Amino acid sequence: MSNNDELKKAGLKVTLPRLKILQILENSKEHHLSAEDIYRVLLDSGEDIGLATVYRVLTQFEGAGLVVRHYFEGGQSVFEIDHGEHHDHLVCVKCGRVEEFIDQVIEKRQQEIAKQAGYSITDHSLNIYGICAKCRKKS
Amino acid sequence: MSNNDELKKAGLKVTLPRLKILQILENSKEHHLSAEDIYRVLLDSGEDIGLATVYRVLTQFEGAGLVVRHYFEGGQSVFEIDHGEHHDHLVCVKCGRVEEFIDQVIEKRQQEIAKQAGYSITDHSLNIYGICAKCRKKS
DNA sequence: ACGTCTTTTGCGACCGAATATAAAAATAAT
DNA sequence: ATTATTTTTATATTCGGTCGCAAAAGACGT
Repeated sequence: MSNNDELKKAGLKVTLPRLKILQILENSKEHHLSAEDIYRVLLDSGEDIGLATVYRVLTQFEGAGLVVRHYFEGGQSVFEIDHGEHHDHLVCVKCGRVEEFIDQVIEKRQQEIAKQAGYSITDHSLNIYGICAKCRKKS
Repeated sequence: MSNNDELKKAGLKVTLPRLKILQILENSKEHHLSAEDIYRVLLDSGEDIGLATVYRVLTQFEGAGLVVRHYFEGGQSVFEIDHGEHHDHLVCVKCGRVEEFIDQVIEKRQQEIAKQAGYSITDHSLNIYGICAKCRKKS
């Protein structure tokens, strides 16, 4: 499916900023980008798109389920394409590298814990912060 | 141990703002307070302490291990007295209520996952967001 | 208790992330 | 193509949090 159709299906009009941003999210080597990251890429590639637009579009994408937003420690939110499967994150506090993982044991325990406490889950986030192998070697 | 000694042990001079803030954190019914929450309590009880001081003190407390800081979704950080035992959180997205829990199975899995990925853990946070029983009944 | 020296405070200015607003531009419907 | 509607832009503003600095408070030797 083309990005064009992707947007239409999500009930969003096809506009240049939206296409560009979707494209960046899809093609970026790094899967987790902040709004400012995306903004910089746009500027670098000659597009003249405002930061406010980037934020607005990302929020729309989030609402439409195209994108997932993560609130990591220390400042900005980070966005990634929603491929459907939920996952958790390992974040390197030195270099900012992000790795994804999923663990069925943990997922199941979370369900049980919420149920037991009488909560109906809307969301959950597990982030492990640490120093990755590469960064540890350097220092 | 008195709050007075608590501060000294942490290597912090005993000053009125620090004592007051520690006291608020200890006596508050709600265990998780934002800097602004604390600031408001101070103002309400007639103390004339600046917001910047509250932030500074909380950051010092965090450094001294007296207090733990949590970055929940949607805005402000939240602080609570560090009783030594790490725990995770259940957060009600409707009323803001926070409950603590700890699950050894999950803790252990996290260690294993980080190890396997070559990370040395500095921190980790698991937050389950949902709607608590009370809020669900209301709506 | 006194003056001295160091630390801490309070205040306002400032910063980065994110949002609101109003005018201009692009898109869709006819 | 023309019009109506949505979207983008640019700018100002909010919000959480930090910084710099002069003034105040605490610690300490005498």
